[in-house]
Amino acid sequence: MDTKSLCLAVLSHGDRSGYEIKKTFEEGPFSHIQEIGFSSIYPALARLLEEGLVSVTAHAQEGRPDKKVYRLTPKGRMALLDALDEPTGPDRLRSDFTFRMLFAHLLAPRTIEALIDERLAELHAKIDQIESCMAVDDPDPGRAFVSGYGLAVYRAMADYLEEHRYELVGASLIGTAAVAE
Amino acid sequence: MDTKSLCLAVLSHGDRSGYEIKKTFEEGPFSHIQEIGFSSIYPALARLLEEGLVSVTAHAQEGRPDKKVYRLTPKGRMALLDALDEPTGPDRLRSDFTFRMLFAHLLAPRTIEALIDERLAELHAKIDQIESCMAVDDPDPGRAFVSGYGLAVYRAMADYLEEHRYELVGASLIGTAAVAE
DNA sequence: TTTTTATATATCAAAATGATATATATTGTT
DNA sequence: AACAATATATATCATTTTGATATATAAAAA
Repeated sequence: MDTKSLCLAVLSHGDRSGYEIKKTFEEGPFSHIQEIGFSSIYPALARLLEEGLVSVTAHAQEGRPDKKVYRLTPKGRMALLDALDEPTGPDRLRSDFTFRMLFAHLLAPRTIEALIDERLAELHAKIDQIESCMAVDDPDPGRAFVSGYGLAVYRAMADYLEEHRYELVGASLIGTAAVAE
Repeated sequence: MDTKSLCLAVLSHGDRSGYEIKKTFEEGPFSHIQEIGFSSIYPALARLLEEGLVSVTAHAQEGRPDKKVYRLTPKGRMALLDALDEPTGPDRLRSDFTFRMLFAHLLAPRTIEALIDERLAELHAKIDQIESCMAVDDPDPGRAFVSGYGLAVYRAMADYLEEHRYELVGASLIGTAAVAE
């Protein structure tokens, strides 16, 4: 599941510019697959173009660079199908937050509190976003399934943090008290 | 939270070789931060050594390359503290599985079934691993918190898959039937 | 007996990331 | 009204990360 396949996937839902591909990855069910930045997208689109998997049309704009709208070619459609058939790798997480929680004993209780609040705000934002997008969007079974999956996961995370935050901060306070003695 | 910081973090729990660092990332609470491979670890250790954040001792072995055991230096300990103080980035997921579920309408029902079974097996393996490691390990509050967090997340994922899998496969079957007509 | 898994490090090409550059319209804030 | 911030739009570059591959043996499993 490289950036090229990810771009093909988004493009299968309709023609888009690189900028719009990024937006698609920030909203809706695509956000539960992976995040991608411009520095991944633009080189990927260039390679897709070279390989004939997408075509491009430039739309002139005032004050901005031309908007280059990409479209899947039949060959690109096949490539997406091929990508779907490849062996599925395991889910991979990368969590700055968990890293810090693991070293909670090295952080001030207030820092831990702030970190948890920050993460909770992130999670609630994601939950709200999915809820509003589930109400509006068409009921494609794949999308509904993935949105529901995301919702279940984010809720479980938020619930855990809300239920267990005081255990961690409490332990940290006890540790501080012991050191102070 | 680059590979260097991750290595410093593991090394703060005791001296280890590159090989052992990888094992630590496969077992226990470190596995909920991020996965890392040898091709990330070895270059990171080389750079840490250059920067004087770790020291190394070679242990001769028969039939294998020398085991190079790394140890945090005081400077390395400070670097870990600094890494902990840096701004916390958002959690990032990369899910081959979700990618495929989003395109369930392009997959055969049996393929979807197999994909879900596979993912469920992965999740149950992770759940079992955490449960056994929570029973054995020392009750460091950070570790306990992170293990509990991982457990909550993996259980939510497994529960969702078990509860909603038939909706997805069912929808896929209906789609197939409609095409067949 | 054979195959797989575990131990152990290393390199290389390819891909992904974060930072930065450029430029303007629109929206929000004081 | 002035100013700041956000949204639109693409691109490049150095650094970092990844996946594939090489090497070699002991131990465990089939």
